[in-house]
Amino acid sequence: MDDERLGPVTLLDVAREAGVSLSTASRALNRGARQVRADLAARVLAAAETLNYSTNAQAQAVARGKSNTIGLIVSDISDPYFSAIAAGAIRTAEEHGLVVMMACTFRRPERELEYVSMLRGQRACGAILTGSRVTDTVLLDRLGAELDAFQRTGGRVAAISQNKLPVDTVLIENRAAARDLAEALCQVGHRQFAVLAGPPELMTARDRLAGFRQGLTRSQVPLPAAHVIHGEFTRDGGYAAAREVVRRRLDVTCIFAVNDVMAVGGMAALRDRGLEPPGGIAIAGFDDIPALRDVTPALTTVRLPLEELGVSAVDMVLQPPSDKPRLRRVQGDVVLRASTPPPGKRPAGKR
Amino acid sequence: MDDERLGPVTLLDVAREAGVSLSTASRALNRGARQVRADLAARVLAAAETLNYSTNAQAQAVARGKSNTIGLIVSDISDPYFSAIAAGAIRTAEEHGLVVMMACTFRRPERELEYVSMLRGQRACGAILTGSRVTDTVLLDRLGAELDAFQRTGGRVAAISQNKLPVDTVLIENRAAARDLAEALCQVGHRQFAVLAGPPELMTARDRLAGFRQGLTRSQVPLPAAHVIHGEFTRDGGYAAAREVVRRRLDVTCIFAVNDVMAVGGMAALRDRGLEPPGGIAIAGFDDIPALRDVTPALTTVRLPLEELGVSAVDMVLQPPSDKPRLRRVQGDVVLRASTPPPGKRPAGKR
DNA sequence: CTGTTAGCGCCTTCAC
DNA sequence: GTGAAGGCGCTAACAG
Repeated sequence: MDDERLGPVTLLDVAREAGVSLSTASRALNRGARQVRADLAARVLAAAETLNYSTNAQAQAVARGKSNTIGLIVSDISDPYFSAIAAGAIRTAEEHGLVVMMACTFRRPERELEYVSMLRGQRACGAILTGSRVTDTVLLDRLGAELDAFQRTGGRVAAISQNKLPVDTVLIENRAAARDLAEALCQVGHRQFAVLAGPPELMTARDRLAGFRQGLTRSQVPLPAAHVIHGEFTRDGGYAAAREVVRRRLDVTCIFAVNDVMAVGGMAALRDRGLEPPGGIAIAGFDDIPALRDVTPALTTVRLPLEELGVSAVDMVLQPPSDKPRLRRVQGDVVLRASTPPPGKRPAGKR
Repeated sequence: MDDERLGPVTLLDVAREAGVSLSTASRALNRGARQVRADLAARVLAAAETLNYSTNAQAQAVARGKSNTIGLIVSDISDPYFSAIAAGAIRTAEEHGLVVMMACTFRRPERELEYVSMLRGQRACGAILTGSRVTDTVLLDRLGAELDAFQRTGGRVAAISQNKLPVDTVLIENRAAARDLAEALCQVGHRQFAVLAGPPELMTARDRLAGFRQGLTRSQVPLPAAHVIHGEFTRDGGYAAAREVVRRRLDVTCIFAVNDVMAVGGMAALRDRGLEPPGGIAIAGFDDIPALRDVTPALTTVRLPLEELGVSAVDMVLQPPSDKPRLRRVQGDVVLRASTPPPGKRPAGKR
C-alpha cells in the first residue's frame, strides 16, 4: 500500500504521478484560488493519497509570506489560571485552522521579549500575551518596541490583563472586582483585614490590592500597612505570607489573597495552626479556579471567565487590523462561599 | 533609531548594509559552520542590529530541511495532569532551543491522528504523545501508520503512558502502583472497596483498575463487579460515580478513584451526603496532582513525577534515532494521607 | 576566508 | 482551465 520512496515526497512528485503540472497540482490541493477541472483535481487528490503526500507548511508559509501559526505566551502553564486561558485559546485557534506555539516565561517578564522576538522569527500571524504587566517601565518600552517590530512583519497582537501596551487588549477589571469583594466582606461584618498581596511589581497583584483597599475605604475600614504581606504569586507564596500573618499575630478576622492559588496556600497555613475558617480566620481569593472549587471550606472569590479570556484574545488576533487598539473589558463577579463566614465566632486578637 | 523600511528586512539587506555577500552574512549570523573574519562578522552583526533583522525561521527550516519545532499533544491542557507534564516538556524543549507546538485532543483520541498529520506537515523534528492509549486497535494501527509517516520525514516520536506503539516510550507503571496502593489500603484495614474506574476504553484507567484488583486479590479481598463504576475521567465523572456508590448503598469503607481529579469530585459527592472521611467513606486517588495537595482531608494517592515525564519525553525525542524503540519505566509511589483512615469509626453499611 | 550559484518546496503572476 | 517561469528567504556545496 505504502510507497517506499526514500526522499520526502514533494508536490512535484504528486504532479508527475497525476500527469499534470506543478501549478495544477498546487491549485487542486488548495481549493479556492483558481478552478481546476474536476477530473484533474480528482487525479491529483488520488495521487497525493497514494503517495501519502503531506504539504510542507513551512515552504508554503515562505512562498505565501504568511503562516498560520499563533504564539501563546504564558507565565506558567502548570498554573491553573494560565492553563484555563490556554485551553480556551487553543480550542479557538484550532477552530480557525491555526496552530499554536506555546511559550512559558516561568514568571520572568524579560523572557516575554525573547519570545516575541522568536515569534517574529517564526513569522507567526499572531501573538497573545497572557501574563500581567509589570511596573518596570523600561521593560514595558522594550516590549512595546518588540511588539511593534512583530506587527510590522504582519503579525497581530493581543494582550490579556492590563492595557499598558498599544495593542488589542482583553482588560480584566481587577480593581473594580476587588473593590466589590472588599465591600461584600465588610457587608458580612469583617472589619479587620490582612492581604496576601503577591509581588509588588506585578500589576495584576497591585490592582487587586488597590481595588480591595478602595473598597475598604468606602466601607470606612482601615488597612494598616503592616497588614499587607507581599510574596510570590504562588501556592507557596500564599502559605508563607499567611504564616507571617499568624506569626505576627495580626489582629484580623479575614484575609484576602490576591489569587486563588495563594488563598489555598494561605488556608493550608491557617489550618496548620488550627486557625482555618470557619471558627478561625476567614479567607478569600480571586480567579475562581475551577480545579479549586472543591477545597473545603469552599473559597470565597471573584469569578473570572478564564477560558473566555483565551477565546477573546484569539478572536482579536483574527480580526483585521484597525488603526486604534481594541479594548474589551471583562469583569469579575464576587462569589461568597463558606471560607468567609461572619466574624465573631472566636474573638479577634484572642489567639 | 529604527529603520522605517516598508518590506520585511531580509538577509540580503543585511549583507548589503554590511558590504558583504549573502553567504558571509549567513555564516556570521549562524556562528558555527564556517569561520568568518572577526571584523566582517562584527559588521554583519551591526548591520543586523541597525536593520532590526530577524531571521526567517521558516525559510531557514526549508533550506535546511529540518525545523526546530516539537509537537506536544495532550488530551486537555486545563487538566493539571497534562499541564504539569507540559510544563516539564516546554521547559526542557526550550533549554534545547526548540519551540513547542501544542495541540489538545480534548479527549477525542481520533484527533491524535490529525495532529500527527499536521505535525508532519509542519515538518516538526519531534512529536510527543502524552495521552493514554485506548483499546480501539484499528485506531492504534492508523496512529502507528501516521507516526511511521512522520518518522519517515525525519521526525522523532515519544509517547507517555503505555508502550503500545513502536516508538520511544515513557512507560508509567500504573498497574504495579495501583497494586501497591490496594495492598496498602488493605494493610490499613479496609476490606470493602468500590472503584471509580473512568472510561473503560482508556488504558490508563484500565491498568489502574486491573492493578488495584490484583492487589486486592493478593490480599484476598473481593471486588464485586457491581462495585466498579465507570464514567468520565474528570472531576464531574468522579462526582457522578461516587454519587452512584452512595445511591446504590454499596457496602464499602473505601473508594479508589483512578485519578486525583476524579477523587476530588468523588470526595465532593461524599461530602454532599455527609459521608466524607474521616468518619465516612475513605477515598484515594492517583497522580498526586500538586494543586490538589491542599484538599482536606489530604488525599491518599500514588505520586507520579509528572514534570519529569515531560522532561524525559523531550530527552528521548532529542536522542539520535535507534533501531529499537527505547523504553523508560517510571514508577509511582504510594502516599498514604488523611483521606484513608482505618475503617470502623462508623459501622460499614450502616448508613 | 569569501563570493557565486544552485537549490529547498511551494505559490503565483503571466501567457497560452 | 492549464503550464512555464520567476520568486519567497535562506543554506550549502562549489570555486576562487
